[in-house]
Amino acid sequence: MKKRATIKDIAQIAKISSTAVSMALNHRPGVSSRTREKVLSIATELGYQPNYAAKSLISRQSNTLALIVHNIADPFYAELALGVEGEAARLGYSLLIYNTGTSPRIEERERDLISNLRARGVDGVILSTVSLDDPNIELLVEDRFPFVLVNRLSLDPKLQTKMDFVVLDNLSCGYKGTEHLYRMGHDTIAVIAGALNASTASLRTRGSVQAMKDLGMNRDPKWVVECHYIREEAYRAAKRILSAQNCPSAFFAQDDNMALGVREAILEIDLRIPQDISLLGVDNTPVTALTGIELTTITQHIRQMGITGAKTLINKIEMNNPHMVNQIIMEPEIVIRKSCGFYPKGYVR
Amino acid sequence: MKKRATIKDIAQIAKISSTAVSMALNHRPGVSSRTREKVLSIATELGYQPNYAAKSLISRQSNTLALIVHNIADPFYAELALGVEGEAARLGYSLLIYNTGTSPRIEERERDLISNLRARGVDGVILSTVSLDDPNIELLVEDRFPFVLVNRLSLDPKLQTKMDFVVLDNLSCGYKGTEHLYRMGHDTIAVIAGALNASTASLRTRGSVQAMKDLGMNRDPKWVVECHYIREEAYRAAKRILSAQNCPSAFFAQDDNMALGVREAILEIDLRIPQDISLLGVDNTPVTALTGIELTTITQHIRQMGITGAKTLINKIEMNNPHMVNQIIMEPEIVIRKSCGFYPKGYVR
DNA sequence: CTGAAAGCGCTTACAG
DNA sequence: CTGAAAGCGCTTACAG
Repeated sequence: MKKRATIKDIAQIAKISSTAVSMALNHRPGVSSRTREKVLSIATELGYQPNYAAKSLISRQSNTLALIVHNIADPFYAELALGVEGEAARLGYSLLIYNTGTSPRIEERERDLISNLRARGVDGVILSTVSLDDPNIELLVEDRFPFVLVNRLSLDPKLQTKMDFVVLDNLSCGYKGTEHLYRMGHDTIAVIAGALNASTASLRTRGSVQAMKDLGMNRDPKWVVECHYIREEAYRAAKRILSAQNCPSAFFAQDDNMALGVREAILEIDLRIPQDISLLGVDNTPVTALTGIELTTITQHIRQMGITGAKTLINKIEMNNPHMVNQIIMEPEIVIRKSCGFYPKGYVR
Repeated sequence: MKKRATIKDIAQIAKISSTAVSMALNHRPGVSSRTREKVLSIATELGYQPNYAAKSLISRQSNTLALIVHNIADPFYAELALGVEGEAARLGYSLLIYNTGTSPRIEERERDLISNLRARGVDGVILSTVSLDDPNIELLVEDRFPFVLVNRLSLDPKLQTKMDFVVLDNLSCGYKGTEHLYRMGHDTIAVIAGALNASTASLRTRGSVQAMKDLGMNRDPKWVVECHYIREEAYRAAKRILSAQNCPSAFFAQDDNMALGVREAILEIDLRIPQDISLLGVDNTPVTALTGIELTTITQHIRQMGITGAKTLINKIEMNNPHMVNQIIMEPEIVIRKSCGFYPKGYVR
């Protein structure tokens, strides 16, 4: 690779000190406009680019952020990453992506990734995969390493006031979804839950249960099954449920991906959606809008979550004020399509 | 943020020189096992992490790669990124993601991103969005900056022997797809082309035209329309085509995303797939497998392309042999589902 | 306005 | 085996 010009090269050509060159390049006052111009013209001629490592070494910052996701190929995380990257770029930061994958020891994997990215001198990290009692968070707050939780949060009581986060109101999400199904005429519904060690699934489930109680719906623990946000698991769970006695008339899947698994199970035994079985998802991923899918779902403004997360993190990094915490909770909205019945004029009850 | 221990701190505690500490930490020979152990134990006690910027400054490498995509939320690019990130991580590299977006001045945007990432001291870049005569590539080869083209390539003749790439055999993709449609009984087909300034679309189109010629199919320039890989454009083009006289009986969309746009147009006027109109896509994105979609499509092993791209790039970086070029061409395969008719026992003709 | 010196945290010849 | 010195490319007080 061609080797790059340094400040010294410029100094030599301009016959001045490298101090002067540095100051000119950084538009500091205290340089005559004559030398400044000379420096600048030599710099562009040489295609001078400051050495990033050297600058980082001095400034103690890298202007790079990291984002940890389960799987960047998952539409939810991809959309999140798009938001984060865009906002980061706008504010002068680059974005490193890390996938935890679906290893069983996810927390260890996460720990290794965090330690890797910290070793790399990243300025801050956005975590979207933490578990309810994630041990890695405590370390970050102890060390005052800038981070923000997006999507999932920790419920560790002693950390409550020390984490920045931007999440959906998942309790409300579970409640509203269940209520919607109730008003469409369903009295017993199956909840296809995500990973219950994630705040998203845990809270959505709690919201559902609360709504069932409030509305006097039938409740039976066997109709809520943990499927870890994995489509295949949701498919199998749905098959099982559909073949049971008195099976529920509606499924509330805690994300669209699992809803698609449930959908396959329903269609496979020639049941119709929504005439025979209703189906509700969460996320409003693009696929749900397709003709023939038309899944009713609960919106998260995923990209906006990414943007807000990035903004919050950068703010935290640059303010360097450890005593200020941003906790942002976004409101879920139902997008009514056809999978729960379609009554444009209102609800059934 | 808590400040981190340095080599000096360790030296002070161990009462030895920082040279010795450095050598011990790096497992260099020429250090007594006694001091080595002392150093190592102090290091772990202090949670010592070497300063990355300082190391980079000396080693002149950052162990980070960059990937430029149009939009990380597009399933194709997301899958590609997954492959790249995984392989990069396996080989000790981190991955920076850059989105060009869909700005009209894409080449300028790309140029800015490249210059940004080079300034950041990235070790190499994977480009997946280059145009046929992309001016940015020449700069990279001139400067011997490590890069590999994935998905799209340049057709600039004087660069042909100087670029590493991993791409689909797009000519064959266009040819095979068209041939498949012909054998399913179609004599005139519409080609919903991607951006014709991309090698993918250009070559697929050329392949299609060649097949039409070879097979004696009807040809009419008005049935090939450039839709820039944008679903909405494909939708509009399909609407227009479907309302024309003697409209083709099949659509060959050059990616699944556009195929989905065509699908909406077809279904909207109550035509059936494949009974009335056949539809063929490219990419085999997950959505195409869903019941009710079941799109016949041409597979790219996208993740594998990402993996191979990363491997090739890292190889190039570490071998530092500018005279060796890797050009990898992957074979397309048709995945037969239901959108072109479904004849498990063979073709119509 | 300009430059010599020190330093960021590390590594690498080079003496001892 | 161990350490003092120089240096990676830059910036930041500090003198002049």
